[in-house]
Amino acid sequence: MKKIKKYHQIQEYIKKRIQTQKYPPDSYLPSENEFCVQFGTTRTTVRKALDELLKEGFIEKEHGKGSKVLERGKYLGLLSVKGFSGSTDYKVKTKVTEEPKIVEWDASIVFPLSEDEKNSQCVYFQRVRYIDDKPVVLENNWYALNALEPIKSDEFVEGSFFKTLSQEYLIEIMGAEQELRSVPATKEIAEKLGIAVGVPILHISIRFRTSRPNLNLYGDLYCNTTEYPIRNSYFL
Amino acid sequence: MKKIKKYHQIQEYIKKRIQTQKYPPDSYLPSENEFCVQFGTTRTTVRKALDELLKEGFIEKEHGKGSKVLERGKYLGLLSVKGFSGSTDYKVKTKVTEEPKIVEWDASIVFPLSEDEKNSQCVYFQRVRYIDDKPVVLENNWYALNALEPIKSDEFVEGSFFKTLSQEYLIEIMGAEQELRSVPATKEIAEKLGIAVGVPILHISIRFRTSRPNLNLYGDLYCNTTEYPIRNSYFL
DNA sequence: CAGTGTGTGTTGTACAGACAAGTTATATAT
DNA sequence: ATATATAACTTGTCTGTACAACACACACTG
Repeated sequence: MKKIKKYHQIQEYIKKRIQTQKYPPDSYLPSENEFCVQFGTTRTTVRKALDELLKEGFIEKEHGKGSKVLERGKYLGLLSVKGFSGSTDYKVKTKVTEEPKIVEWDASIVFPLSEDEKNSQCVYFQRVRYIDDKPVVLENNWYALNALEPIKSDEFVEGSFFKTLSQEYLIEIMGAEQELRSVPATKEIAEKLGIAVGVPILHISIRFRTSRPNLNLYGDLYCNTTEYPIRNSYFL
Repeated sequence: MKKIKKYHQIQEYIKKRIQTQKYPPDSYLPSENEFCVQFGTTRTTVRKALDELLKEGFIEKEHGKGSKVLERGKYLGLLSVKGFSGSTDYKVKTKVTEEPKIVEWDASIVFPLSEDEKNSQCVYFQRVRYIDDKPVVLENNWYALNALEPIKSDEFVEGSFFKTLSQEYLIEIMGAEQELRSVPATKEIAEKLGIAVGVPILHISIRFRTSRPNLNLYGDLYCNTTEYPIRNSYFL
């Protein structure tokens, strides 16, 4: 029997409504006092819930106005191509070059797999990201089949895998580890990115931790940074 | 006339004592109730102060035990060479190859300078970082002279520039922006890192934001990632 | 018409108190 | 001597209240 915390209930309630777009991005949440009435509690508790959502990056607070829903992912400190995600500077497209399919784990994954993962098969898919119609990033993705079913690429919400996880499965990214290397382009990479063999390529290996236990997302990215550098920022 | 917030006073008081090692790493802070007595306030206010320090990464809380002082920097999400900072996996050394000196701003800085910075000269120094006695990272650093005096490298606390800023000047890193590129080694880089010209190098341009207004630290890092990849992790 | 208050609603800070829950050392019982 | 209970102390959750600071719309005033 676990103790249920009131602020946590409120937090999860609001989070779910944000994830399912009942509280859409850029809209304002009901006021703290309204939540007090709705949940029969005091502002202290409601504020604690909102504070957690603030830390998780779901909302931002504006003194005297209210709590505004944020598009998530922007403030995650994720590596992103300069001008990526939401910006209108560049025209970004994503093409799935290998449909999600069930395979064995790839030896190229640099992170140690858990026992659960090793005992499972894995789902793999490959994408190429284009900026201004030029291929810039080649991306391999894996995750354990026993933690999440295969998702067909035509089911991706707005073409995005992460948005699908959040909105359809209520799975959020909790953090990540990355390894970065500078490597010469192999023949396969050179072909898919339309460059010469040997050109310096930024190789990023990522493990995303998610809010679903046992579900890690593994990524292997090959970025042509000659025209578009990779950006990353984070703040306390 | 600005309003002074009680929790902010307490927060700054504790922060200062952590920075100056009056509360050393791994020790426990006085209990919340002791702070209440000391500052003539209630736990609500003290907890608010501790909460801020928690968010800033100065302390961690342990239910039933107390608040423990953390070594800062570890959980900042900074890019670091695999095994860097505190780990004993590798023997890491830093050599200052160019003593801090006053120069004009370098054109290679990719971030736009503020007016204050443009109107100031800048302090420049160069370091090379070694792992197992092999040069791995070449690092150029700049900051505006009118925001911080030049610091001689032999005054660095434990050889670290950031530790010096924190402990001697009470300046903390508040965040950073980075741009990553994969580039071929130029002649200068190849010489200083003891590699061949043309080898793929990870080029990282960083702007650190600090707690001191107008003070940004600019860095230009050239990393040989063939043996030691760069690591980065962050969590919510 | 432009500028100024003013009222209402919002979030921010702070007070005072109560009990729950985790940690640790000490005293007690076996 | 070894468990076990207890007490003291810690942080965590929650209630209830009050006022300050900020945003904004609206009426008022010049």
